Amino acid sequence: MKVTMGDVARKAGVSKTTVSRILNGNYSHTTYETRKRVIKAIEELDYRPNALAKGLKSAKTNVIGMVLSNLKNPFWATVLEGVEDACHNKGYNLMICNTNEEKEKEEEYIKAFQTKQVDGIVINPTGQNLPLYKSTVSSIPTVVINRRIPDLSAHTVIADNEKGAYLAVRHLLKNSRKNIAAIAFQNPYVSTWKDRLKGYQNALYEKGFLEEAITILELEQKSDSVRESIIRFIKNNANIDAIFSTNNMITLEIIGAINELGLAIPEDIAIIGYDETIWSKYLNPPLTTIRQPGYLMGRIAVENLISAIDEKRKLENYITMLVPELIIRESCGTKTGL
Amino acid sequence: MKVTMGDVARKAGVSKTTVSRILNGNYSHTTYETRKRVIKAIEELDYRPNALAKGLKSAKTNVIGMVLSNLKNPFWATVLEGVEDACHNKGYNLMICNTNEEKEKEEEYIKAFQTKQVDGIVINPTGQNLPLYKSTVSSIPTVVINRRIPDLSAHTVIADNEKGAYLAVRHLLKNSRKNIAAIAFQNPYVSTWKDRLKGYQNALYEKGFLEEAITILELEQKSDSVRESIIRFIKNNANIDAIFSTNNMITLEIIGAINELGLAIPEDIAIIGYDETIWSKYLNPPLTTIRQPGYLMGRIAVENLISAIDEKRKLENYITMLVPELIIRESCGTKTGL
DNA sequence: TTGAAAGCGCTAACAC
DNA sequence: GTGTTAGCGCTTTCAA
Repeated sequence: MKVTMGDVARKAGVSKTTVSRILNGNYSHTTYETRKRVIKAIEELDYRPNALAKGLKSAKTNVIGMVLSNLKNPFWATVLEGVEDACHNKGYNLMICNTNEEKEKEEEYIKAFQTKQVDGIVINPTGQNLPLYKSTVSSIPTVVINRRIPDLSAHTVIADNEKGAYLAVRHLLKNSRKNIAAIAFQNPYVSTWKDRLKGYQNALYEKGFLEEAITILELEQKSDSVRESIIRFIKNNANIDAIFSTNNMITLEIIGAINELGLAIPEDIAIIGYDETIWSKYLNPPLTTIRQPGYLMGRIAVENLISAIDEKRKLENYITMLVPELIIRESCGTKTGL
Repeated sequence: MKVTMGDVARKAGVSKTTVSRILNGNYSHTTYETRKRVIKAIEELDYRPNALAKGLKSAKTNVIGMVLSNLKNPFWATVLEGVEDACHNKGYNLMICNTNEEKEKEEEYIKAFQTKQVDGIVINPTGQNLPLYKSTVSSIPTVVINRRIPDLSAHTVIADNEKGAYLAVRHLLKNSRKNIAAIAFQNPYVSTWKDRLKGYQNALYEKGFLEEAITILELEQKSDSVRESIIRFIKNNANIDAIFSTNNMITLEIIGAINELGLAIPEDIAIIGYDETIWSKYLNPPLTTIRQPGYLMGRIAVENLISAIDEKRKLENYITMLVPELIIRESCGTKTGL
């Protein structure tokens, strides 16, 4: 039925050892002649090595596991592309899973990855499994991505959210906006939105605004009354002339809300989005955004991970901060703001 | 170092067999007392079974491999979600790869999946590896997704592209459009866009249009002059009053082109998009589209696949056609078209 | 330069 | 009910 290394060896008239050596490029101990014979046998039998057996014996699978939290957000498709490309370039395969921000699922998945003997893990953590993160990081090469986990020592690759938000709000200020609100999905376990709100505040304070100027709407991610909340928020803060959106899903709802209210962008309210997307420039008006280097984030995370694995060294405990970028279009008024 | 089944057995004072049985829910041959002892030992040692060893022995890995062709298109994120959910529900893990429509990559990936002993494969084929598809389908449970491959007998799950296009064009006709063009990414190996163009023609012929009415622009996917081609096309066919876009990436470019030309949607040119996306309803004007059930496509494909695997039966050779749906918004004129 | 043999961690006859 | 034992397909030490 299945052709194994033994079959190849028999056909080529050599031992399994020799086949194994040739398969693994261990040419130093092998004659050109036998090499040729073995390769011919492999081709004729269309032999495919069994990675399970190899992995079992060598304690190496060449697969990386990635735990994602939200496949719906196109940002993750970009990250995933970077991850996949990097895996491919390094000769690794990729296993993925989607926690959907659920603690139990995340736990289940991490354990499954360990069971499956993945060589390394890339994780966008829900933030809800600190003890498990700790034991994982210490037992298997792991890089944390996109979110900082307090009290966890781990190799981490994130974007500079504080900086990105600062860039965004400064742009709004340069465009003479005086009453800038911020809207975020609230999630107690996650650092990104908090960092972005911090950047928002930094920019305001720097320009001499006082605490009263801070106007923040925190939304429940799972709520289905996002639109209404935003509308109410805008009505209750009638002096708002700009909104800093911390998330690309929220941005769409904000635009919807502003349209529903019959207000004009940017004349009545300027809006700046977090996360550049493929559709940003086709919105009306074209959306000014902060671009995060998602592809790069995925690629760097995996490259660092695999280097460590291949070189059998531990991942250093530091944070790589990728820099976000302001993309100016028309949703904040003048194009010459910066 | 690593704790194995032997360690658990020793700690619980039983044999590996007993541990194995309990681990696999084979309770019939086991006493409540020993069961308790074993489970305690497992927990105390934080034992994780080695899936490689299990898989090697039992010739079953509980992993599904998915080969995608384009992570950039958000449609695939949706499909992937369905695939991932279904895998999780059935207790399988998921490996993914991205061919980027490249023949060589696809070949490499399929072979890697076989090497890794995946239990089944879900594939959106590039269409360029027919012999390999045939041998794959016959040697490992496989379901083809989204594209029909001529001359390949395989369990296939697709959306009814002809029907979707027909729905789209009929909607345009009901809205009194007389000169309807279609724009597609041309790809000789792929069925989807051809089926959609067929539906486009069907709708026109049905209403008595003649061959001269068929106005099609075929674009190169990899080209970076998409926008200019569209603009030229519209200029050269000045009487066009509606465009049927067969792809969500093209749709954005069409909108850009129309804006650049200073024309109005839908007054000058109506436009209908293929593939509903999260942003469709936020475009200006909100985009009328054909929605494909991507999540369902992924879920059904995996459910059928895993049922066959679990029940050890062959996948039947038939096509499941999912029905697309017209979503009426404002880019084709009146809301009451249908 | 090549091969024999042990063993990776698990499962499943078969025996008790 | 529980244990003994023989592999699954590969890698690798050691000997020839």
